[in-house]
Amino acid sequence: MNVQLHDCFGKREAVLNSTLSLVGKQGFHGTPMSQIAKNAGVAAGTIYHYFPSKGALISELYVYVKDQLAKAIIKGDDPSKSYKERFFAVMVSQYRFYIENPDSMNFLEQYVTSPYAQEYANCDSQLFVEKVITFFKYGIENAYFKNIDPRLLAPTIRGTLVAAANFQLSQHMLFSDEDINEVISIIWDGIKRQ
Amino acid sequence: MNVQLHDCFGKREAVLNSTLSLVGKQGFHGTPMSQIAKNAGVAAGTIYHYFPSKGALISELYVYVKDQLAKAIIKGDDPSKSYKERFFAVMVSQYRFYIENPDSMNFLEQYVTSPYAQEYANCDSQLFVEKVITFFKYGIENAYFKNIDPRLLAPTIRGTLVAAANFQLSQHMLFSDEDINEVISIIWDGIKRQ
DNA sequence: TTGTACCGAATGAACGTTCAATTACATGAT
DNA sequence: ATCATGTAATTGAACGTTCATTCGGTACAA
Repeated sequence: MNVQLHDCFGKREAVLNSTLSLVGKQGFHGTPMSQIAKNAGVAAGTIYHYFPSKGALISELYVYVKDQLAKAIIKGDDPSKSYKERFFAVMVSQYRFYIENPDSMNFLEQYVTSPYAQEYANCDSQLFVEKVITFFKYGIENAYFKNIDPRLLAPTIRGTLVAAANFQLSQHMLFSDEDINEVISIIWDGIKRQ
Repeated sequence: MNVQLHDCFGKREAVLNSTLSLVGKQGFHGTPMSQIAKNAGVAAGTIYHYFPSKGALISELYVYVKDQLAKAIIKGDDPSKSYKERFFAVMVSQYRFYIENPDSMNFLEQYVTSPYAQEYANCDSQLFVEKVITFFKYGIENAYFKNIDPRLLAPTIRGTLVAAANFQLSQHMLFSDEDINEVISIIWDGIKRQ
């Protein structure tokens, strides 16, 4: 009896995580299926037992990663606090997620700028849309923010956080809580109703 | 005698522009050299007369596009105006460039999030660094901006402008000058010294 | 026996790159 | 003007490799 079979994460998740770590470093097309398989400890054919094609694997991974991001964001949210405090907490959670999961960040960044994003445009994490987008919509409707289309708000925020996280990671430096707050202030000061 | 030969731009630029328009839509690896050649009206082998490899072609294109962006930005700058006015003018120029050259925007976005960017990290447009980066450094040193590392400032600004340009392009809508000013205000309010 | 999970060699298409051959053109001699 | 010569530009078929995907087979559980 093979121990691998009792791996509590299963081969499906092994493939997803293998893809995430390789694509994050090498890009979609720099990452062959054979390498994904080897890195996951499965045979090439096994991938096709779980995913119909490479494209489908990538777009399923997108939802998978976005789900994890949504969970990380929600975990830090306390609805009893003020909206501004909640906003800062949500941003800190997102920033932390990027720092702790640079492969996830790189993957998401590559995905949204790639042709995959258009091809599978209707696929997104339900959790993310329901919880996170709703949170920002609330901020707009209740006049905490300038009157910006939320579809514009989301990539703007992501852009700044990703820029900061990339900067921290590439410089191998540690941002203090104060530094992180300063970055989030850039976002907040930019979008809050003046 | 072939009329093509008298194309005042020459085949080298034809290859660059062909690559730009195809990679902007299909991504690096979705764009084979054969297609670049056909689209440029040259033979496959001709590309290798001007560029040693596909990777070198891509990274030369990056400098080429960044140069054009720098020129577009500089053209709208009037050093006799106030710094805030200059900042808004520079941002409007950059925004207009993205709207008028969506392929260039898509290409730049893909490039910075791709492994090419690391491989050819030392290559950038001299014009861009000298003129544009210098302009922002001046803003920081003279306390118009919060005290942010310029390496953090540049991607933050780009992120917001690209998000807005993408939004306008994908919705096939026209932003009024007022709308554009509002987007730039998000940036300005975020980074200006309060 | 039937079905599910898994394997990995085989397949065929697609790709980046090369190269021998051809053309275009500038230069200088006649 | 005409021709000879050398160099640069251009071609596209051919090459070798790599890749996503397929498929016949094994192992085990129900």
